[in-house]
Amino acid sequence: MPDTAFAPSEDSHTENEAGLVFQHVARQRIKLLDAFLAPHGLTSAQVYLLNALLREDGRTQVELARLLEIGTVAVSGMVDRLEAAEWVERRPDGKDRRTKRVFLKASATSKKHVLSEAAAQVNALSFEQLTDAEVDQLLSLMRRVRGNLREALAGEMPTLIRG
Amino acid sequence: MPDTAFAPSEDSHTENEAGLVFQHVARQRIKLLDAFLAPHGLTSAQVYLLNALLREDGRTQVELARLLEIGTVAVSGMVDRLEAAEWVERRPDGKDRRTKRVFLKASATSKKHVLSEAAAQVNALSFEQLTDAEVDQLLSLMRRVRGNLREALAGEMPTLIRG
DNA sequence: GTCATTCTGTTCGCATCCTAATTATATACA
DNA sequence: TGTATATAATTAGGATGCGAACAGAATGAC
Repeated sequence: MPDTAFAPSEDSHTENEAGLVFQHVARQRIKLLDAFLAPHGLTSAQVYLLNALLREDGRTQVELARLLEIGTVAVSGMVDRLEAAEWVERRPDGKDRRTKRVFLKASATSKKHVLSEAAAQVNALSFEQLTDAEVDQLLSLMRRVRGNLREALAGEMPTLIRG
Repeated sequence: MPDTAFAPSEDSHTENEAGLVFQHVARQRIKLLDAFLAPHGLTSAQVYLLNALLREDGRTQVELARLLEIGTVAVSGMVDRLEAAEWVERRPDGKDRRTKRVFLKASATSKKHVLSEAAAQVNALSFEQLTDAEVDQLLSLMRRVRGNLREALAGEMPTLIRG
């Protein structure tokens, strides 16, 4: 028990509330982003994937999974839908016949401005009345928490399996 | 454009990265909590609902939806599964024949300690190497962001529909 | 070269969220 | 009273995530 701040206190509601706020922020950001993107026939999850390709096209599905921190199964399904909607296409890798590389089609590339605009608007709404310093602080702390969770999932999961 | 910190800069990756960190933290917390709860035959989402009932039993499904910030449809499905697994039961409300109140069964009440323990462990892992002051600051900023998003979803959605 | 292992992508089944539409009931108002 | 509106819960269908189990291909030990 290394931390005393979250040992069960008189109010066991505290631990629960802390968890809910992370859920709520993530889900409400998705909801808002989806609302901005719906007129363009896109969803927030699809845009995260497209943005990864806009930074560098022709990634493998494993690379996409690592960048988006989701499993390859989820990537497979999303690329299926994106391919059906003609936003991207799969092409075989010349060297490795297992891997398929995902490339943007012109319809997606032409939407680049729409995508960053929608993300910027969601950020602006999220961070209203927060100073730049507070936003920096929030993102910095969130990155540290993400790092902790990565470690926990890489290191503690085996303990759970073993124990 | 009230905020200059997230106006499209030279690096349009910035807006995207900010969004991803909220997604990742929320999803990894779910994953970790699910790992702790799996031996007990429960999921993280179910535990959020059970915790709401542990604080006050016999809530209506609309009340649960408001507390968890999800739709009544999602509550309906979750209560279906929780009821099938004998964790809770629906009982009619005496005064209003539309509403059904959800009550914990003994099997769930007896797990109270397990639930808060799992939440406390996820928090401890999430906030490792953060000072108490930093955790307070993070949660405070997250609550402000949640408030902003609530307003945005209540106020800006109509604009999207109208526009 | 051969065999065991690892890696990439997929299919399957499930849980959790959503929107839209439906049913049944309650409430407000003319 | 009677009708319009609002509310509680559900069904239907889709998107996004998961783990388990699989096939095909590459890689490493020998």
